[in-house]
Amino acid sequence: MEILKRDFYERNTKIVARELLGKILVHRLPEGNLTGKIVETEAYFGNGDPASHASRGKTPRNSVMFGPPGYAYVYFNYGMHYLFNVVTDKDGVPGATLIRSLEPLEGVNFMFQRRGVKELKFLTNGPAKLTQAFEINISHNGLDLTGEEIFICNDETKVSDIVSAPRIGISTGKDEILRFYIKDSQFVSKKAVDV
DNA sequence: GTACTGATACTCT
DNA sequence: GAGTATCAGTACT
Repeated sequence: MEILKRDFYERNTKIVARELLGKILVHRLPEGNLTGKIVETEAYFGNGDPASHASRGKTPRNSVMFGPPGYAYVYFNYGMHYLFNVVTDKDGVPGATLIRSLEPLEGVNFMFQRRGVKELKFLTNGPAKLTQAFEINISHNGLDLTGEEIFICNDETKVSDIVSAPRIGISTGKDEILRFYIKDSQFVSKKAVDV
């Protein structure tokens, strides 16, 4: 396994979102490592993407999206949930990939403890769930993902079928196909209706 | 099995 | 002061 370098992230958001599928997210904690395979992502741009926080220009909240790639953009919303994004594209170009769901690998017991659910498939099958399970919060906003604490690794296993679908949970900009997930995974938050 | 609703606090207008 | 890239629980079919 190899940690993804900055140049992986420094590409078009849509490409990065698609290629992040099957990669391994790692969070190092004193209690042990938490790891999970990325099975669902969504791409968010800046200009021309009404659903993106960056569409209305740069603000203190979303400034990370405008910065260099390979950093964490953690955003708090709905009064109780954190969402974990990976900043993509070049420095100065707004873009981020929302990690929507993971397949838990290491540290499952810790995640059960954090989440208080009984079934494995409910641990991380949603963007706010995985941040809770992985102990990610606003203090990780702007963290370097090529560093030591939180990072993403390449995995040898091949990704099977990748499905593209409209994004979820937003009120505008639904028409574009910017969500990607692994077809066979049990951990995808919501699958598209049959085409 | 699906559908609806309330909880909650932070950010931008 | 309104809106939000959500979740979990309840009430139905």
